[in-house]
Amino acid sequence: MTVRLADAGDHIVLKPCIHDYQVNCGNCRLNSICLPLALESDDIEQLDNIIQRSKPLQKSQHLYREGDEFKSVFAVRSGAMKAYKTTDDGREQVTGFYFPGEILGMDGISNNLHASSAKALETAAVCEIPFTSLEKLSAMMPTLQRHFFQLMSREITADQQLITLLSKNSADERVASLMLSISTRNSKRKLSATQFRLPMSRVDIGNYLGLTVETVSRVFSRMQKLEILRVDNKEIKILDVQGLQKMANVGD
Amino acid sequence: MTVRLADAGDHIVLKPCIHDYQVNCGNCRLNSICLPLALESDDIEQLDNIIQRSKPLQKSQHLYREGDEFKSVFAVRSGAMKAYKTTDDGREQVTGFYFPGEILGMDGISNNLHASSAKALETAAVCEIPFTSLEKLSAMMPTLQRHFFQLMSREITADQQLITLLSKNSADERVASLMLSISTRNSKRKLSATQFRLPMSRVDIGNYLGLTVETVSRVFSRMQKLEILRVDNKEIKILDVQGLQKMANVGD
DNA sequence: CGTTCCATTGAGATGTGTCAATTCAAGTGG
DNA sequence: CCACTTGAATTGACACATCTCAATGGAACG
Repeated sequence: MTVRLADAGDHIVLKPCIHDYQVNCGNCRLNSICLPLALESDDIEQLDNIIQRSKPLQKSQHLYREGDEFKSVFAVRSGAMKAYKTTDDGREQVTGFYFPGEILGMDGISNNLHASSAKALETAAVCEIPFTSLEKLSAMMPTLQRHFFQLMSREITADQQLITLLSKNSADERVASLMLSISTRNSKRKLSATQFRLPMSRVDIGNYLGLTVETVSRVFSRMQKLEILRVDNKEIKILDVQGLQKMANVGD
Repeated sequence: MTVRLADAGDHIVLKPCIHDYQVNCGNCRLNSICLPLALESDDIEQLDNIIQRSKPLQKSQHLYREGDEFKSVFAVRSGAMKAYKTTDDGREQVTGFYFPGEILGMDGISNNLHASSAKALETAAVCEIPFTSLEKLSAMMPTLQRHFFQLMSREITADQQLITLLSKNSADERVASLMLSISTRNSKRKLSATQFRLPMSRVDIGNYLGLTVETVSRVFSRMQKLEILRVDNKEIKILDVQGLQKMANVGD
């Protein structure tokens, strides 16, 4: 088991964070999203014991890379992450954006290798959940096992949603859907559903949605002209939720 | 627990099959794909006890429908299935094809409702694996728990592969990739990697790949003209594997 | 205050969708 | 056995949404 050294200054070793003494799953304000378990406080403590927190990642630092040995899944604590795969001809495909409370890295379980890379879109803190510990704990705690099955299943349905979006929907519909998705996820975290700052670039949005930057930009312009939303660079304000839903053309 | 009645002759009740007395996981020739477990024979027996087999589904019969209560996942024993979602405006999106040895239905775990529908593409037999039993058994058998996590993770990576395909690749590349995928999966089942019969229609292929029927048809014609494969309706013969890989433009 | 990166906007090119006609295969009933 | 029907697949002509290429504008940062 070798220790991985910093790789071109851009792949970090997670070190324990010595500041956040009080942070634990019991008092984390995200635990209703991350691990909405009807856990006995005793159980929470056990879960808490296996979770490792570390100092934050800087923007564009990698949490893991495609092909890395899979050891843990991660929960976003603050900031935002993107997951992406690199195709054989060197292009990227963004497979997901992850906001506080959301879990990433589950695609690595099948081969014990990470199937995608994960990168911080802005300064971000994560909780590392070592998978072997999680497995052992799951075998002992039925609710945790169930919960983790559900998390993975949710990742599957989210991917299928994206598949449908890419396969069937126009550029307008895709961008509108993403805005609605971010809005919904924001409100789950008790943040504004109508006003937020996009942590990702237009390139990332286009890449995720199977569009070019130019098209994304044009869609935003169109939406602005229709007074559906106000765009100021990464700052988004939804002016007409119904109009946005209509544009997305999905009941989601 | 109500018994579901046949629904317009097209939704069946799975009844125990009284013919295949000898069929069990231990002697199933697919068990290297379906459940490649280093299980003690005792363990296999336990698993076998929870699995229910039933009489085959006829072509176009549903195994489950989007919104149905989720109770089980299913392993294809023979034939082929497709999974699909219906969008809000009534269109279909095929999310996957499933061949013998492959597992479907895992997207229902997150909400206890099936997130997609599953339909037989041809006469097909399945093994039903009740999920609560599977959960209990998993908690007792670490290898089974691990295996099921891996199965779900594999479903995630497969979906991500499709996302990339839809987002980045041309019609030629998409169809070529699908042909290669089927070829690979066939050879895992010790069937011919170069000659097979497609169980799905052109419509299904197009739908799955985000293309119209006409485009799929044109791609097949093009491939035939380039002598990459020979197409006779649903009968496919791959003449030039390398050419096909080159056309797919993926190292998969 | 330049440099660099990111975002916007325009004009033209192109791959795939749309519409329509034709062929082919499979099944049905006289 | 032959019409007849029905659904699937193929092929062609044209339209259009999005991509590509190129220029410009604006924000962030040293």
